[in-house]
Amino acid sequence: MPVNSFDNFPMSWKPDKKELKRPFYLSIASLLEQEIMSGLLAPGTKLPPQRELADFLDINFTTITRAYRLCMAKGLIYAVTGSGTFVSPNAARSVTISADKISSECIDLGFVASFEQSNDIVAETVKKVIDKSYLEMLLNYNDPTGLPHQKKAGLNWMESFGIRSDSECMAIVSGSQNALAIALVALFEPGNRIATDTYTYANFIELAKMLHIKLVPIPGDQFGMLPGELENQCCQTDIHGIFLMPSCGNPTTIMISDSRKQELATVIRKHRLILLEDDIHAFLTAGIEPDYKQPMFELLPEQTVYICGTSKSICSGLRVAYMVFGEALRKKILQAIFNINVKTSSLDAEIITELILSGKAFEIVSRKKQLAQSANSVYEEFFPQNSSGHRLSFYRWLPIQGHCNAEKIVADLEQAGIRVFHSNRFLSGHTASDQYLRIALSSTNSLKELRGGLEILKQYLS
Amino acid sequence: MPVNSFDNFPMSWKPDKKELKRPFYLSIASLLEQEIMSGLLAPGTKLPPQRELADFLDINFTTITRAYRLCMAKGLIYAVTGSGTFVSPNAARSVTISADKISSECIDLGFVASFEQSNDIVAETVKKVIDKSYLEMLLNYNDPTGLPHQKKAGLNWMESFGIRSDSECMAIVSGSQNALAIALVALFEPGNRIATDTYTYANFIELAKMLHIKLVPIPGDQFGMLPGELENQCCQTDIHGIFLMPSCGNPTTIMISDSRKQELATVIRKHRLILLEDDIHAFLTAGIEPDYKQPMFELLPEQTVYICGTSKSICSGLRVAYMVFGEALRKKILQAIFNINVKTSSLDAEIITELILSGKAFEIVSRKKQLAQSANSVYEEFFPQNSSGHRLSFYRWLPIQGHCNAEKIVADLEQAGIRVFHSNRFLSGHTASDQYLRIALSSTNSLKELRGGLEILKQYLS
DNA sequence: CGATTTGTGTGTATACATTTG
DNA sequence: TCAAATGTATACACACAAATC
Repeated sequence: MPVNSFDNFPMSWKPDKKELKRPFYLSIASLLEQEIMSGLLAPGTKLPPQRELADFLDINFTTITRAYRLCMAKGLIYAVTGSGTFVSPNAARSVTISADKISSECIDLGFVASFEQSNDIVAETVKKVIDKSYLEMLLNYNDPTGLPHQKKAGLNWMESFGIRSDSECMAIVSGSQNALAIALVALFEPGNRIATDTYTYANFIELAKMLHIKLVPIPGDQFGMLPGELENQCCQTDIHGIFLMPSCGNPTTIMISDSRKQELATVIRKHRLILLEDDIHAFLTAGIEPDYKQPMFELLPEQTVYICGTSKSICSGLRVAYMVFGEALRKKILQAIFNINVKTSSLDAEIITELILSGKAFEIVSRKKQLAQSANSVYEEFFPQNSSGHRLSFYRWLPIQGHCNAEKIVADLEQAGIRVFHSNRFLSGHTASDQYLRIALSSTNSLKELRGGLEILKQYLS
Repeated sequence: MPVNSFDNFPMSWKPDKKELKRPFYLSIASLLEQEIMSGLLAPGTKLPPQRELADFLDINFTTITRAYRLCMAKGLIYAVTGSGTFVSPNAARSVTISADKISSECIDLGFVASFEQSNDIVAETVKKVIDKSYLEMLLNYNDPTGLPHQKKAGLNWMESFGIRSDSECMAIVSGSQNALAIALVALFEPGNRIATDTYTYANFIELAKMLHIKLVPIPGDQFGMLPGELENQCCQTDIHGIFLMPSCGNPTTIMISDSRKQELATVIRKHRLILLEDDIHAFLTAGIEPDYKQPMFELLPEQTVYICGTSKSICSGLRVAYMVFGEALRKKILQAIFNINVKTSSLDAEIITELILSGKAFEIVSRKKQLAQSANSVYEEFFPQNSSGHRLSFYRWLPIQGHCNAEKIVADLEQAGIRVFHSNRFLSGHTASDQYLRIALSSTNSLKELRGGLEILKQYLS
């Protein structure tokens, strides 16, 4: 993080006193916004302390607090008590990851797709579904949270991951991301705080930012988030929720150990946090990893929203995820589902249902696991030292050293023909000591292409 | 609206001084919340003025302002400068309308479905789509805003309503409601204000409430919202956007006249409002109503989000809507789409596309129009006096008199065997002088059932 | 129509918490 | 370990705006 070298020198930003109109705080905020958006104030720049700027402008310092707060709400700046106020690293740009606009020239090791090679099985099943006698029943407004047999199939599917619930406390929604959006809108207010891993799912970061929900990064180790650190933060500030991907963290590939789950659950219970458990990788972990016992939902059923998307495990194009939640959260979540989606396509849900009931879903999962295994083996040919982390993950987390500028690394690699994402993109806070790259293994059309991409990467890093 | 009769008497709410802990404003807010949620303070009750309560508690009155503001943000109370602060009519309950949980004993004249009788045509087309050679292309993460040919078909569809745009400035999303959620999250901040008709789409009211966006009701006449009133409100407070359904307002069935559109556009342009144009009823109006010229998007292409859902016109179960927007809004909207949906099911979009390209969509529309015409004729047999309003609307707006209690009317009618919605449910503000019922004509399985429902209604009202 | 009531917006004073050195 | 630097939270004073009578 670039630190302003004029620390005790003339202030890094001196707004023109003449430009200052009443109300002061609005005027100051918009001057600052212009300055940042135009690039005159670079990311990482330390802004003048509130009292200093106030002295300079000859107003009360809490008026500056207010101006800064406005810019903070827009994500332009961030503040650390004791240290100062800084321009955000991502002030001008956004870090959302989507499959849109990938230059076809590039090998994509950035966006994590889902080994789409198994979609022929899905295509077959689609044909079966449309031959059903009740096809027309799938085309109306009814059953906004899913048809009863679809919900039952979903519960059935999740039972193999250790989930026990009933149709009343679950809903079918349009994908994991959609489920997260629903949960955030339903259960949190602007200004609320949610604890996350230091490195977390980039789209969750963006979603929270859009909804003005603050993320509080909590340090972790190889077994996941540290309960002590979570406890500390909960005591220090008012934290309302926590976001975890216990089966395989994105981007770190960390699986939370069972004993760690227990410890975290204790803290979460004590502070009555709402747990958002994104278990999109359950299919790679439950029944496979020896230490796996159960999802955290089973430890905290009353205060958890369990989200089980089928995009990675079954089919990415059919937008289906299951949400399971405690009775106490039910009303608000259903409300939010009606307000954001009205309903999820019954046709998509029916295809997923048929895949599950016919056993084809397991076939797909097993094929994807094989593909993942092969891809991971290839990866390990190139980067053998990186032994920790999930063995079947669709992506890997590669520590890099010596290269200081994140933007440059990514741009260089794109020039060289591969797309990857730098760890900065996954930072929920502002501290970045180490550097990593997230390497997607599931988006190339063949192992050969993957090999080609990794070759380029290895060459660049050496 | 019930007015507290103790106006100049002991205050309607006297919090216990001993219960007051620091921080005062939080303590006061939570006491008030408990009181309201437990029903001890009834909806409509006037709360003590800020100064009076402050005197009583012996603290500064702006601390009361803050406590009240917190409850206001939660929708528990509302305030009118000069008049006082009141408990919200809907403090405890929500007004979202969905197809969930309709007692099968009841004839549904509440939820507006879409004459689902035409879904056999859709079912046929589904079969055609799955025989396509490129079915597998519909099952992956690609093209999150729609495949190029799907977007082209959408533009083609909207051209008949008068929309001219290009693929870059449009996106396929998961239904109109989803489009509204995306637009609100993308383009507005918590605390922003949006102008709406006095009576407006109930789910939009809820959505705005959930996102802490304030609605400002603007009076209208038979030709739509009054430009002068809009102008007034814009000058008085800081308004950021406006929500309109020009082709056929929900619930009022008002079609905004072309000259009114021009006048409103002038005000909207002057104050740089973002226009959210929900044109779900375009298919009932464009090319049919003699006065119809064009959507408002064409008058204000740079500052409008045009939303064209296919749920009412083509098929309700396939969750597809088109969003068209100005270049300036593009980046933020795409961002929000990725964050809320990732993508919309390409399969659903493909079916809608095929329906449009094959001409079946027009067939469906024409069938739905016939059904709407028949249903409206039946309605007019029962309620002939109600001549104004859209001739083909899927619902009607029935003025009622003499019956004072909204909850009772609705409960009575449910008892009698029909579900309807009272105008209070559609109030964007708090003023309710007249009373209406919205009567859905499109949700019964037959005209006979509709007739049965209207019979019950007429009997009750006479 | 002008005084009064009542809510809103803006700037300020003060106590406090966290980080850094 | 403590003091200085720095941001945060809370309460207050005052000018203003809108509605009411």
